[in-house]
Amino acid sequence: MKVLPEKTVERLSEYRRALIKCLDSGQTHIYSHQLAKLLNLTAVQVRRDLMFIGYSSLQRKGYDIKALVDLIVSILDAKEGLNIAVVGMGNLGTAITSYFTGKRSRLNIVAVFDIDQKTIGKAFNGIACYNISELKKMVQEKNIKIAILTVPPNVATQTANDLKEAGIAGILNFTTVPLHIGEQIYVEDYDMVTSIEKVAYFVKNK
Amino acid sequence: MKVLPEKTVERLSEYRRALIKCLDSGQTHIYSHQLAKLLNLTAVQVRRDLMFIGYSSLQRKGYDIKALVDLIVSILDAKEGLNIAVVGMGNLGTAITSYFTGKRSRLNIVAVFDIDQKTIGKAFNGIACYNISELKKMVQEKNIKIAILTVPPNVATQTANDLKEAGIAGILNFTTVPLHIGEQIYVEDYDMVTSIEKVAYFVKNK
DNA sequence: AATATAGTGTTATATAAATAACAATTTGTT
DNA sequence: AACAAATTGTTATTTATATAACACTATATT
Ligand SMILES: NC(=O)c1ccc[n+]([C@@H]2O[C@H](COP(=O)([O-])OP(=O)(O)OC[C@H]3O[C@@H](n4cnc5c(N)ncnc54)[C@H](O)[C@@H]3O)[C@@H](O)[C@H]2O)c1
Ligand SMILES: NC(=O)c1ccc[n+]([C@@H]2O[C@H](COP(=O)([O-])OP(=O)(O)OC[C@H]3O[C@@H](n4cnc5c(N)ncnc54)[C@H](O)[C@@H]3O)[C@@H](O)[C@H]2O)c1
Repeated sequence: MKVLPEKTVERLSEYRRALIKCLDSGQTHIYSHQLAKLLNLTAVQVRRDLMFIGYSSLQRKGYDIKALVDLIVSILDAKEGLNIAVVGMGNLGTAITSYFTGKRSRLNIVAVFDIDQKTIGKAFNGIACYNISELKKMVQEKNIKIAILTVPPNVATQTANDLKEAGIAGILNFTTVPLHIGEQIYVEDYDMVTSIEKVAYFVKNK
Repeated sequence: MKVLPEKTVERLSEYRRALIKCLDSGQTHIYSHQLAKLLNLTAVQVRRDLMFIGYSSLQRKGYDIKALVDLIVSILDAKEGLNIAVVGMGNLGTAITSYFTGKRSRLNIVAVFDIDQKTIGKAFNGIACYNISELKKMVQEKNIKIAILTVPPNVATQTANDLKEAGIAGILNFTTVPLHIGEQIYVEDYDMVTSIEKVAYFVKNK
């Protein structure tokens, strides 16, 4: 299958979560307009996304939720699962780690890193915190593919380079520092300051 | 001025931050291609954004940083500043509150809310935590316009309705629950699970 | 069995956003 | 003064994304 549009990938993730909820409540089939309503979308948008992934119901009984979830799983998840590290165990890194662990999922946080001696060696929800100097070694040892970057801004660039050097393939960057790191690594930035300033702007102008 | 494209608003926020850094280091002028490089953009993109906000240099000495920052400030910030509340002082709410306070900015967190008696009454970086039952009263009293929503998923919908009822104009929603709340309120969703799943997908497929 | 209805998959169109193209203007150089 | 180089503002084009239009089919209804 061709690589999917970004926005479709995002919605697939949301579809899956919503569909699993439906499954849990005993529902077995769902119409496009029902799924759309759950996520504040239009039915056309849903059908178009499902077209992209080649899912088809054929009966007019709606989509088979179980089958659709399985298909989305096969598209989004890597077969063997993907190992993740959180780098920088301050307020945000800790919050994220505690949120993601315990969720059954093919995305596993398997190590966290810091530079502070008071933090190194501690366990976060059962996950060991390593010295950042051991990054490369641990990335290879534990086959870590993705990093969540939550270090202070002044070390963000250096740390990103270290991640690249260590063989990381994707970064979710929470620092407000733009990373100049080349094309090989997939970087997704989330800038909370920008987010809130955007809300402020549209609140002001609507 | 007409309302700006979303993406331009986002970049303006990023321009401002980068430009302030430049100012702090003594730089007074900047070329479009320099600013672009700082943020991994193209020079054209920068010039186009500046066109939207009607900024013009005319000399070929680059843009006057100070003047440009002032213009962006006048566009993004409300004159009197905008008051913000964080609702749900768990791991994430606490991290966000501690991050945003102490920053000089026209966006001020002026109150935080929770339902847990152990949390209510505490101060978070000097900001009092109120009982969620006092939401409406405090929103009006402190003229709060924006809420950052970090409550557990199961109460997200109800809390969003309460925020609407209380007169909030914009919500930055960190829960993974889609809010069906109508057009009057500007809602910006950030879904961390989707973000990481997206990184995973593109790592897998590139 | 004919007809209507509701839901689907797909093609066509519209909107949003990014990129490219280019004329105009300042500065520097000969 | 004439020219070249660099940088800008704006219009034109391309690409990405969302919306609309519509033909098709399973089911239900008469
Ligand atoms: N907390 C938020 O809500 C928030 C919001 C927006 C942006 N951010 C950004 O996210 C990042 C983290 O924010 P935070 O509030 O958790 O900060 P924090 O200061 O609480 O945490 C940073 C952590 O990184 C560790 N660290 C420092 N240098 C390191 C290195 N070289 N290698 C590994 N670890 C190192 C520190 O010891 C600390 O534990 C910052 O860049 C911040 O700008 C945070
Ligand atoms: N922590 C993360 O990194 C992360 C990541 C993705 C999504 N989220 C979402 O963000 C939200 C907060 O996450 P968290 O990890 O901080 O959770 P948390 O459980 O640590 O915090 C939730 C807080 O909300 C409070 N609360 C409960 N009901 C309330 C109510 N009715 N009114 C006001 N406050 C109430 C609780 O007392 C608690 O302090 C959740 O919806 C979660 O799904 C968090």
